[in-house]
Amino acid sequence: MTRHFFISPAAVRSPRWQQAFPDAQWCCSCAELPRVSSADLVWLLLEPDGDRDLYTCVALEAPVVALTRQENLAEAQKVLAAGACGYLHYLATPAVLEQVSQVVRHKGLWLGADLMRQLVLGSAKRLPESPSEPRLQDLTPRERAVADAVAAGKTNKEVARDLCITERTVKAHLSAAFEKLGVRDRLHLVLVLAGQA
Amino acid sequence: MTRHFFISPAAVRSPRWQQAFPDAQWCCSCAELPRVSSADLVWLLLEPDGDRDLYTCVALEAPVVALTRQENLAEAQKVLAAGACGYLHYLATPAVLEQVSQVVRHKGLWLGADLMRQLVLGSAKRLPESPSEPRLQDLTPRERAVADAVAAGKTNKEVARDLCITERTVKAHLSAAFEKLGVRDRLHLVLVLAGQA
DNA sequence: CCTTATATTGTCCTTCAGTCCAATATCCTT
DNA sequence: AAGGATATTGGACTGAAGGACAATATAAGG
Repeated sequence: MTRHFFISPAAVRSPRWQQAFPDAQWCCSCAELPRVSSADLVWLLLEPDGDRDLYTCVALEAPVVALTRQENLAEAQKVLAAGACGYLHYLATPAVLEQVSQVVRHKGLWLGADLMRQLVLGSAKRLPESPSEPRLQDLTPRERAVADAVAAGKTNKEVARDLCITERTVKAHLSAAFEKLGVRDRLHLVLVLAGQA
Repeated sequence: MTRHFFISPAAVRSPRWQQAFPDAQWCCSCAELPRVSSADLVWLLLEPDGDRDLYTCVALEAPVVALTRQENLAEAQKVLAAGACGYLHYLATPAVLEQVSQVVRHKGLWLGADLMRQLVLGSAKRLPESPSEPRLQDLTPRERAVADAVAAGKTNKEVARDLCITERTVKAHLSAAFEKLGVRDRLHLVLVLAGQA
């Protein structure tokens, strides 16, 4: 039986993870992981400064799937080169998570569909070495989660389903995010987030 | 200027390689390679017992694209994990080779479309050549102009002012663009356009 | 000359997005 | 305990977005 381990700050745990794998275990760092085998599966939320965790995880026997806040080609390249077996958005649906699990357990590689599209269309987004975005750190975990989902093209209703909250709450977080990021609507928010990656 | 180096036995040199890159250089082993930089590109034909060459090549500064005689998921996983930037059939068309070159030189990762499909579906099942491949080329000039403006974060009213047409006309072009690109709203259109850039 | 594609604009309608006015509960820090 | 930040939700409201019907004009091509 495959055991699932999720490594992430408690604030960003998607309810979908538990929906997909009710028996999954959580921890805030890969240092807290018990002894894992190749039959297990480690899900690692990628952090801006989480390279240490990434390389520690891929050194374990268990396959590692990287979860990102925003799918990005360069990041995908990094995690795959590091030895991860999967790379997808951290707000993926339980169905997708389950599918990723199947693929990885069968020695497959998984990339998010959007990233696939970028690859097959031969478009590699250039990375202008953006220095730092101070404003993005001002967002609370929930605001950031909503913003990430919106940046993935979700409607407020869909985001509400994803995060298991009402559409009204989504609007509240979004309005706060707009204010903090200094953007006027969701489209400009997408442009800002796209510039980050 | 990017230099292209092909590593393969002389017997299997595809004429397509030379068609794509007339100035490319050939050698039978990566040991014969001159000093390469990150601006160069190394094309390595995978051999049944050529793992040594693979790992030697990826240790160089230049990006490496693996050419296979038969596309295979496990092999793709191996070469990507080894650090290669691309994996495709060695009889790919010159156009594809050129495209791969572009992608890799822009820090991209390349996998063959069929392999992509396998990864997405998590099985070896093959799709019947998706009939409608949304392309920006299908857009008329005006539709493209409206789409570009929208991708810049403009509202319909602003786009109308920019293009000196009524807001109603903007909507007409946008609806047509949505249909052609297979997207449901302006936000997904932005994501598509951002992927093209 | 006629067909087709493109460009343009119209009205009506429904749904979505975003803001304004709130309120309640939890967690953490002082 | 008190205060502050965060998370959550409600109702009402305005404006934008997008589709469902249209129609007209013009240029290119057979």
